[in-house]
Amino acid sequence: MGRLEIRPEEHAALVDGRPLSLTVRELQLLISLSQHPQRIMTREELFAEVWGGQPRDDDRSVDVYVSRLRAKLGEALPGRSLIHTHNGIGYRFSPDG
Amino acid sequence: MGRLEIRPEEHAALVDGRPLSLTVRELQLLISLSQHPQRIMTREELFAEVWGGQPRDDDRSVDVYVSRLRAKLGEALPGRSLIHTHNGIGYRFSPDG
DNA sequence: GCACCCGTGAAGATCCTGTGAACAGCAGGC
DNA sequence: GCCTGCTGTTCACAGGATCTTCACGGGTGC
Repeated sequence: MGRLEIRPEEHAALVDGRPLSLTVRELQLLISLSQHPQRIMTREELFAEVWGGQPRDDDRSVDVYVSRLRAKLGEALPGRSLIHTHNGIGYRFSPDG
Repeated sequence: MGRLEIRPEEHAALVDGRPLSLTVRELQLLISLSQHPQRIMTREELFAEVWGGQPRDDDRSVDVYVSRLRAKLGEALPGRSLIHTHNGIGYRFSPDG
């Protein structure tokens, strides 16, 4: 119960077997984050993995997509916060909330 | 158990594998201190490494951040005092409490 | 006791993040 | 072609977190 499963090869993320309806970018971001659990990833790293290249100085894409991801994950897994903010650095994915 | 690990490249300080939630400055200071274990570092040295440049004559930033660091380390590692004050000089980091 | 030094709470300034909204591009259906 | 719905990108503002500085009280050494 309350279990998140990510299957990059199938372009799918499942919660209790039911697929989340994520957009391509959202899924890419979730995959990137989840492939480095407990590791703090900078915006630059995430941007490079999801968008490719490096972000503009004032780019907020990563933040916007983290926000959207959290919204969808929060709906499917209420009470758990999987993505943690590290102020001034980036984000960290923690499988166990 | 009770083991502190510092990974500058990952912007992280871990206690028993779990990341401490340090701010950027706190982490920088901890890194600076820990990179010279058992060595007494003056406020000027620490300030130069963390803030860059040299402090005003009456600057207390280093003290304030040492205090905050101690508070967070003390929470994660009760009973151990890793940062020692050397009166009139500065601070010293001692990995083994 | 005195002079100096240090620990630390608090306040304001500053910086960073969360997120709604606007807009553009694209694909499909008619 | 035109409309519709979805996605991606960017902007803007509000709220939150951090940084800096001050100020007071306690500590230290003479």
